[in-house]
Order: sequence, then structure tokens, then C-alpha cells
Amino acid sequence: MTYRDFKKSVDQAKSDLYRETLARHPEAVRVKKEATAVRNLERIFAAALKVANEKGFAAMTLRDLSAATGMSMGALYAYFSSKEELLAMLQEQHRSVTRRILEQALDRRRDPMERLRAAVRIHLYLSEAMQPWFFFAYMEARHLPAAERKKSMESELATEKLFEDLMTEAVAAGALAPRDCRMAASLTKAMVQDWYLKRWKHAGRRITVDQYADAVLDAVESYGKATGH
Amino acid sequence: MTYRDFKKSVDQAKSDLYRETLARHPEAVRVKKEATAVRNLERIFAAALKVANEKGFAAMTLRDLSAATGMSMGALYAYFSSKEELLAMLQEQHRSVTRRILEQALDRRRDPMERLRAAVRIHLYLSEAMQPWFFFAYMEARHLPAAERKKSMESELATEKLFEDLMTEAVAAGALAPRDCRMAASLTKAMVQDWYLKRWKHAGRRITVDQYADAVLDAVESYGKATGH
DNA sequence: ATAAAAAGCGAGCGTTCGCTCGCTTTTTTG
DNA sequence: CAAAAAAGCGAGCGAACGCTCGCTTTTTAT
Repeated sequence: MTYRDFKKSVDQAKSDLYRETLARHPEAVRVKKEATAVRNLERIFAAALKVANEKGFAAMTLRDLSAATGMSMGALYAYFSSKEELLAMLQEQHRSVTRRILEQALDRRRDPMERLRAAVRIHLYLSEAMQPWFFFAYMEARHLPAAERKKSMESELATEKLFEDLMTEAVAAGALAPRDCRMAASLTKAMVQDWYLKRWKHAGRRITVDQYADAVLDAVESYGKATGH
Repeated sequence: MTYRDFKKSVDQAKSDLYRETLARHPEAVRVKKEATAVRNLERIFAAALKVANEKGFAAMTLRDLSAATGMSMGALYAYFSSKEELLAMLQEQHRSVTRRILEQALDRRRDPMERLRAAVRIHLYLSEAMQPWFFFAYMEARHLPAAERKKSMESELATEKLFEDLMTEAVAAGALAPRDCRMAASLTKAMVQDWYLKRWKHAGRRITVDQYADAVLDAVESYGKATGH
């Protein structure tokens, strides 16, 4: 699978996910018509990510958001009850999308090494298709209230644990040489995250996500072939 | 060299660097006695990093900083003329320390592969000794005014270029197999940065900076030994 | 076409922000 | 030890913040 195929399925799933977010926050969104609510939520989320990723969520004022969306202050507050709740909605939407896409992408494959390659590649593809979301979640995680921050950390550790388990399976199947799989998974995650954290750098070098995925997988497999000392 | 040896030399150099910062901002710091000025600048910088790394620099108020340092609002403003200048001073101090330590650590070594290992290891050691500074610089870079942000990006690219050049030398000397050295350097930098960005994770796993450095260097050398496809 | 319902609006509220300045306390000088 | 210089203090300023609510405009139902 290449990135182009992947992006279509993500775009297709997006409107469903906005509807779910609306269903999940019935007390906050006062707008009745679903079509209107979905359209404006998209505008709000897109504008919030754009502004917040430039100056930080704390520094983004609701007047900034009003200007960026073209909506008034009062209209904005029909979609969330406080700035803090907007933050929670953004984080939650991001986590649920990530979880769903990764799960459905892996359940078809059986071979351990193929599953490992797919996990790394899908994670990169998803972070490419939703770069503002991943950047935002990473940068704002520490400003969350304790309960939300815990969820964020658990989500991150779960991803890393997935890499680790797939590597352990690959070692058991003889596809990789024995290594400290937890450390290998941690280093892999760092390389994957760099793709969306330093996008300006990679874009400036005209590197595509497919090329980057090849390089990361190359590094993972090289590490798993050489004998540790 | 291990981390313990390294830390001593860094701590020793610190007071010198505070004096340089004072000399560099004579218009901002109104306090005359150098000893007093250095002592309070240390308090202010340490408190600012602590508070800002928890809630973000934008969300840190000067009343927070007053409480954390035990100094009054008026006293704080004897050391900087605006919150924005405090930010610039922190970034500048961080850059000058990094540049100096890295330069003086590399000029003794000759062998390309040894220089590469030293560069990675020293970078990790320095980020360990000054973790709050590195975390702060990374997280707040995008909130800087354009001129400062440019300096920050150049500093980062310079570090990566150093890795790349050392890898190119190592390939020329036959110590590493031919690869895309710029990509290899980029991936290496991502792994190095993860050490100070996700310190809570590594600390929870009781991993020392020496162990982490071994793992990163292991990955670099494995990547440089296997043949790319 | 007209009334009812829904959505959108933005001036204004209380609060908190970055920052100042007249004053007090501490330290240095002669 | 007194006078001068330096350092420290915190109430208060204008500006900008998150958020509300009475009102207007647009859409839907009859």
C-alpha cells in the first residue's frame, strides 16, 4: 500500500468521526441540525489547529478563533462550553481516529514482520494525513488537566507497546535477531514522531512520506539484523 | 568518557556563562553588583524553566514567576525589560552553552568514527545535564519572533549537519557502508532528541543516559553496516 | 406568506494580564 | 554612624482575556 491509497480511506472516514464527536458532546453543542453542526465543527477544528499550532493553544484567544473561522464569539460558544472543553474535544477526536485506523489496518495481516512493517507505515501515513492533529496533540499534551494528560500518555505508550510486541513476535519467528525490543520500539517511535514534529525540514528536502517510511523501516531491519555487542 | 566526568565540566562552566549573559544584556539588567546579579539571574532562569516547562511560557504569568523565585514584580523587572526579553535571554543562553560545549568536545579527536560517536554521546550528555533548557528550547521555538526562530532553526540544522558530515567522513574512511548520510543524520537526531523530550518515560524505565547513548550508537552503526536495498 | 424555531451576532461584564513607579529596606561609602 | 546608593517591594494602571446575553437575521414549518 502507498500513501495515496491510504489517504482516500481516511478522508472518507472523517465525516463519520465528526458525527461521533457531536454524539459524544450533546451537552456542549447547542446546534440542532447535524449537517450545520458538522460543517461548523470542521471549520472550528481546522481553524483552531491552524492558529494553535502557530502560537500555542494558551496564546490563541477566542477572538483569534473568531477571526479565523469567520464566526462570532457567540456562535463559537454554541459548539463548546469553554476553551478548555474545546481542547478536550480536539484531543479526544485525535485519539479516537488514531485508535480506529491503526486497529483496522492491522487485523488483516498475519506474518509478524509484515505486521511490524504495516504498523510503522500506517502510523506514518496517518500522521501525514492528519499532521496538524498529531503536532497539536504532542505539543499540548503537557497543558492538559491531569486526567486528560494521563489518557494521552497511555495512548502513546500503547502505540509503543504495539511496536514492541510486534518486534518480539518477529524475533520469535526468527525474522529479527534478538535485541532489547522495548528499546528498539522506543527508538522507532522517536523516528516516527520526528516526521510530523519537523515537517518543515522534511518538506524542504522534498522527502515524501513513502521515502521516509522506507528509511525508518530500513533502520529498524538493519538494527534487527546486526548482532548487538 | 562517562556522564559523571562530563557533568563536572558543565557545572564548572555555568557561572562563566551567567556573567556572559549579563555582559550581553547591559541595557536590561539594572543591578550593579555582579555577584548579586548572577545569583538572582540563576534563581530567575531556574524558576522560569521549571514553571514554563510545566504550563508553557505563554501561560506562565509574572506573578507565577514572582512566587517561584520569592522576588517581587519590581525586583524581577530589574533583570529583564519585558517577558519577551526574558524568553530571548533563555534561548540565547541555551544556544551559546550548546555551541561552546560541543565545539570543545570534538576538537581533540581525529578518527572519523570516534568523532561521530563522541558527537552523539556529548550531545546526549549535554541534554541530560541541561534537560530543562533543551526541553524549553524545543517546545517554545515556534513562539519566538521570526528573527529568533530563525536562529533556533539554524542551530538545529547545524547540529544535524555535523552528524551528517561525520557520517560522510566515516563512509569515506570505510568505517561505514555507503548510505544516505543526510537521512541517517536526521534519524539519529530524532533519537537523540527523544531523550530529553520524553524523559519521564526513560526515567520510569530506569534507563541511564549512558545506556541510552549505547543503544543509539548501536542503531547508528547497525544502519551503517547493513546494505541498503 | 407568516409565525415559530434555530442560528448567529458583538458590545459589555468581571477578571487577570504585563508592566510601572513612588516608596521602604538593605548595603555600601566616607 | 550617618548619608548616599543600591536593591527590593506591591498596589495600581490600561489593555486584553474568557465568556454571556439580549437582540437580529436566517431557516424551517404551516
